[in-house]
Amino acid sequence: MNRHKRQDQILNIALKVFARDGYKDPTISQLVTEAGVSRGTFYLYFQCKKDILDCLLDRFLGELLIILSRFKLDSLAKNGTYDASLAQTMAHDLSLCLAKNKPLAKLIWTEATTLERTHQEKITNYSAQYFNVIEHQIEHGIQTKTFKKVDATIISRCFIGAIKEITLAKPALAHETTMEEQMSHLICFLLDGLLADNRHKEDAMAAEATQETKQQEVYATKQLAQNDYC
Amino acid sequence: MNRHKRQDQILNIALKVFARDGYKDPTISQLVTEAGVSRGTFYLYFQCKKDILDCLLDRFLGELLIILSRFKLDSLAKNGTYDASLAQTMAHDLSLCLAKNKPLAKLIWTEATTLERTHQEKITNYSAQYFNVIEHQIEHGIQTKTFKKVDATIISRCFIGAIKEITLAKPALAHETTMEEQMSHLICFLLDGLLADNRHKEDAMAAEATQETKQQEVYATKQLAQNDYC
Amino acid sequence: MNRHKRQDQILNIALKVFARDGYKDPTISQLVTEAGVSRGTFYLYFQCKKDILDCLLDRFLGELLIILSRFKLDSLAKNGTYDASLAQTMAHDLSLCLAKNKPLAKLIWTEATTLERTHQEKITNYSAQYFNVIEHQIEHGIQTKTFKKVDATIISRCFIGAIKEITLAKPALAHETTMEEQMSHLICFLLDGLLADNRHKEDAMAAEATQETKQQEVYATKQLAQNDYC
Amino acid sequence: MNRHKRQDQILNIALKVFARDGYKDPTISQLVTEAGVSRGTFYLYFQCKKDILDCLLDRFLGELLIILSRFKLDSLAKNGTYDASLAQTMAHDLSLCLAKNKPLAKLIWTEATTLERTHQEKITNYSAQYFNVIEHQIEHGIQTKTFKKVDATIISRCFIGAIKEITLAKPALAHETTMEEQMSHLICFLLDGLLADNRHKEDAMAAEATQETKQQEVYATKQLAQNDYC
DNA sequence: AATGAATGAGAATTCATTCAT
DNA sequence: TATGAATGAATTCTCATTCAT
Repeated sequence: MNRHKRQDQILNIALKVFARDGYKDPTISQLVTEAGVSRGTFYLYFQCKKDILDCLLDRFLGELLIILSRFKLDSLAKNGTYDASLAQTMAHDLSLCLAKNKPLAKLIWTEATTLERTHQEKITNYSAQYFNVIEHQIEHGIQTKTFKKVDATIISRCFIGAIKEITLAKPALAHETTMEEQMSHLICFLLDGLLADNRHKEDAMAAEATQETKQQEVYATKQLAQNDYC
Repeated sequence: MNRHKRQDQILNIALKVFARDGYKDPTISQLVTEAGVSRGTFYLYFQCKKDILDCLLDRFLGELLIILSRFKLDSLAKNGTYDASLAQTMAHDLSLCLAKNKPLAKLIWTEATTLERTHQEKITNYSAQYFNVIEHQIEHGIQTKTFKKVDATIISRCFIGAIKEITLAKPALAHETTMEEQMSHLICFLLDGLLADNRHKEDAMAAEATQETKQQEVYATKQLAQNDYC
Repeated sequence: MNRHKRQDQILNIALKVFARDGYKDPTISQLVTEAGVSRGTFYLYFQCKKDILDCLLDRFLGELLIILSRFKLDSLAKNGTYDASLAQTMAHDLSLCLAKNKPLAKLIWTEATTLERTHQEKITNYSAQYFNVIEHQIEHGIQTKTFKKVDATIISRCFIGAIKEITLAKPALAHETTMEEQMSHLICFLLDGLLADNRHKEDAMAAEATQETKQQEVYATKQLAQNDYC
Repeated sequence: MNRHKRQDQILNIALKVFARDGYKDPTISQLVTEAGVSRGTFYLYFQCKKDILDCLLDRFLGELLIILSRFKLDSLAKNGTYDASLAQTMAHDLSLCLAKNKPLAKLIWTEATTLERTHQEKITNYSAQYFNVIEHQIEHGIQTKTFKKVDATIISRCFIGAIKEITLAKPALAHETTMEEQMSHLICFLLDGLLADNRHKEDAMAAEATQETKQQEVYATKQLAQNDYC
């Protein structure tokens, strides 16, 4: 078996095991037993345990960033409404990526602080980019008057936080909504919230003076810094 | 030093250490070194490491449930708008509780899967209640036509997910928004999103027929099951 | 409470606990809890754990030696038979002592090697005396032609070993023989065995020549050394 | 070194150490130090300390049972005498087994109560069989009038107790009797005791009436229950 | 390339004993 | 006298990693 295939074999088993038992608990012993190779062989392909997770993370985090970068929340909305079919495409891509990598996503989001420092840094760096991507799109929407005035930092966190929560939710057996449908619903709801004020601009002229003031008062908060908890 | 004070001393140090290094990694040795007592002393007050976290969890999880139960998102909104000062009170209580217990919150939300089964169950039980509380409030708002028709399960997750994300965000030094302000902004944004359609009911009569249909099409998804990932 | 009474109180509880759980396992903690005194108090009356057992051993081992010294196996037998009522008295005394101290006896005989060196030496010294006492009585019986020619060392071990075995036997519920009856039976059996040949001396004259030769051949073994396994 | 040899190496060292210092006291550390392997290596071959003793016990207890089962005390004796050479064969087998396993025998008989429950049960089960084997042989001898009427339970204990005592005796340097010779002497003495009355049946006809009555009076005790102290 | 025996640092936990009150 | 909080040495067991074959 050539070097690359052997490495992949171990990697896939490791993902399966990490998904099932988390990253910290499984021992190298279990890993190699399930992979059907010897301890020694493992160390021929990986320097140490954290090496494996490193490989797996690289696979997933990059993919997710690409999808989020394609979001274009701002150009998705025009004249007080938004392109529902485009929103659904986004939901589709996102769900696909997250469903495929759910074990890893779960591992990253619920075991974050127990990982090695290098893993944490990798995750943190990507996370920062996710937030930035969403944040910039919202900010741009605000500048083009597509979106109402909100704190883009906070609302970007709301987006990401909601996506995480939906992804991690363990569906009960009786439940028949697909993750894609859920994502679609979520994105539409949030987009709708971003648009709201603009949608009825013309008939809301009078009200706006007081309304927007209150809004600004309530919403306007200063720039949020990079979150780096994971 | 009497029994109670010593126990508290160890408990507080443990919280500090867990907050900094997570729950899994720190050893009893580190814990007691920081607390300035001997290893033996630790075992006079706690049966094992998990005992400490048990104590800390009990302190926090109940408090958070009480605050969320007081939310009354539905009765907060009336006639297409909402009571901003009441929203701010909520944001205040929530931030207070979360800010005070931030280390623990972080631990629970980013180390969930590595904790002992008993901890996980405790957290899971509380989490389910958090979702239910919010979900029921949204559902009630929908029934009373205060809120537009959304999938309460999904949007409750959005609420909780966003709150988690805001809580976990590590503020950079340059950032000067308080967590309270951020929570307030978030709650207003989400409430606004929930109200949106009703707000302009009278002038949107005509549009509504098509609009609401679309909304239902996009949003209406089946009941989401209890999430129990943590 | 005066010094002596307090010491006795602890001693009696300790015996109860040792009897139930052995000597090694029970901790000072359990001991003082059951005795209803504090850890500190314990150390006012005993230097350490082994001190207690030392006291208990002194009580028992001496008593047993006195009883065995009174045995007079040799003078008990005369003219080819033995004084059954005297044998029964012996059995009575022995049973009384052993029954009273059964927990301690059990502890000594089934936990001997796990005790401290000082305990072991104490027990060994007494054991040696037990053997000597019996051995000398048998030897004297042989010299006075009361007993047949046997290896006194070996047969003394047989006596002691049998007594131990009977003492340690855990009586089942259905069993109704008292330890005294058992001891009596045992002593009579062994005495009978020691007498046997002499009993029928006159009518066995002819047979004896060959018989005794065989006996000597088979039985006669050299002096057994002190056994000191406990 | 291959798996089996290494395991044997540790096992043999453990037996040596247990023989010298008992089972409870020696730590895994001492064990592995004497075996010249690391602590970790120990745990490659045994799950825990008790595993070793388990292995050793299995080796010994079964062997001893086989030897005792071969005893046939009853058929060994005929017409008021017994087959001395056969008795010597028994003594030989028994001594061989006990001498070889003396350390283990000592451990079992003087540390019984401090062993793990599983060990105790194993030993108890075998012990019960030892007693039964001897008891049945004696009972059969009584039924065939080969032996006089004794309480087979008590006398079986006497046999076993005596054998234990002989085995455990630590020979002093000056002593030159082999364990085999001692066992032989013991067995002959006890057999002789069991036969006694029958041997001179013909010339003791008259005396027998009173004699046997006394005997029954003195000896006859009710059935002894299984002893299970070890 | 592959193996798996060996390692040993490091973790949790126990408990006899001390000592300030 | 009496207390009981505090100690820390000692023990068992785990597991990532190495290395001779």
